[in-house]
Amino acid sequence: MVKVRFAPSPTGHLHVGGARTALFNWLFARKNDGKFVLRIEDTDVERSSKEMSFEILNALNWLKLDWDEGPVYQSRRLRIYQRMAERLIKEGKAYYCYCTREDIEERKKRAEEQGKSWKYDRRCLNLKEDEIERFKKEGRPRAVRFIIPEGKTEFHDLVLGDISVDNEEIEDFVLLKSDGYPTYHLSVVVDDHLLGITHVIRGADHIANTPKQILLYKAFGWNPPLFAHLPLILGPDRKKLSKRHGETSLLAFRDRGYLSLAMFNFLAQLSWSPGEDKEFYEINELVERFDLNKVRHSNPVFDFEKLSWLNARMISRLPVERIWDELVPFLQKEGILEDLEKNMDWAIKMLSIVKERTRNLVELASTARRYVRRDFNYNEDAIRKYWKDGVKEGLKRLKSVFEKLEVFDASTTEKALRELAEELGLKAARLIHPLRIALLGERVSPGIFDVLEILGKEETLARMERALKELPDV
RNA sequence: GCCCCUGUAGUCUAGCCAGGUAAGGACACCGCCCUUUCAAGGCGGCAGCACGGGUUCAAGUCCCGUCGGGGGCGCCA
Repeated sequence: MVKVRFAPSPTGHLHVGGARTALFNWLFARKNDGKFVLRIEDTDVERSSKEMSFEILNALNWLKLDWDEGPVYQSRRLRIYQRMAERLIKEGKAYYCYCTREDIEERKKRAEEQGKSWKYDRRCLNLKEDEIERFKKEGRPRAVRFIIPEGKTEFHDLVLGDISVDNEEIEDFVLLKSDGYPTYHLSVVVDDHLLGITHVIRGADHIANTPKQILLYKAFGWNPPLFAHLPLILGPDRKKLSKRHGETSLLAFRDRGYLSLAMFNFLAQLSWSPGEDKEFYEINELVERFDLNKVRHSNPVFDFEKLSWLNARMISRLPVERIWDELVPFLQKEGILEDLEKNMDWAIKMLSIVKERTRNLVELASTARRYVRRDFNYNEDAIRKYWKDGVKEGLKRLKSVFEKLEVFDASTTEKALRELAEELGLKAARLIHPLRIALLGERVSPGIFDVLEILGKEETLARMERALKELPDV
């Protein structure tokens, strides 16, 4: 059975690159009826934190990536790694290294000054008995290094194809740090093996690590899993996407009003395409179509514009019911959640027309506020443009026409307004624009007659009254 | 510097593995239509196979080189 994992390190927020890796693993697992395991790689005591672990789980939940096993915390499995390292030492496949960072730094510097490329010089592999005894007596801290055998290491990457590296290029890397914690290479190999991981799907920044890990699998006598490396996401300047390109943590996108499904679609379609002329899919449609084989090899640029467009289109097309849960926090922030909950039928009607022209949930909530509360400010730009040429007179007439209407909906108000315009010898627009300002304080809105129907007669008249009172005579 | 990966418009991509009909779609941009505004929508436009060799009747597709881009070279993961 297929079993994959996502193994973030809780040293920072889950950024979009990590999220994309998690997403591809999840898609692959679901597509193949496999298992998706979550493992927290918290073996860097200095930089890992409980809060970040929690936040990463949160972020995955928001994207709707559920896991079947875990979270497995590596910090609780230290003894396992230590035992495995000891085993390699006993078998002569690894050795203790007493070199300090300073020693190595110096030797490395010297080598580089001579124009030689540096690789750990195996000093501690060739230590004499008495030297070892002396170090032991001194209680000198020691790490464990892996002996890289001679030869060539090759593997077939499910995305990139055959990759081959000469072992000459690889140094005797550290397995166990002198503080007893495993390095990434040890823990990742041990855990992937023990958890029965069949496919390792991760970022291309791990390509160079793969041969090291394969060598470790061989040393242990284990079968390596299959590997698939995903192209790295770049910023608009073609550099690896990072904070320099703005806030790139996944949850920051949520907080800026992006729909989880929009983010899901966008990330799924970076480096991969279902191959149809279609921009957005339901999650199950992506699962059905997913194919590691069709993942591109080159690095994609994260296009904020396109994501924003996708988000806007999705908000517009999805029914209010499907975005409601995600919208709630934003409505709360605007202080209008309770008002809306008191009259959900109305809220749904209102949001349905408002959401068609908002790009994100922040905007949707703040625009919605104008429909709920009458205390908005009038947009100065709008006033400058449309509040002129005796608008007040026209609006007063319109108000008294509206007052007489018994049925107050889009079609009756439209008929009434157009008739009045004709009577006054004006273009309907001459009434519509000022009316929009009076009702919402903005120069743009959904169709004005839909707005009238949503607001209703009483509220419409009250807003017209306020505008006539507060806006200048012109 | 060394090693590895990679290259279809400004961007995301289809086509490449199994060579063959004007390189298809989307974002952005421009124009027109619709229209009460702004979006959306419809129609149209701009723009691409990095370059150079080779194989072949035929190359975006296969091979080699150059150049460009990215990643790695930690007792980080």
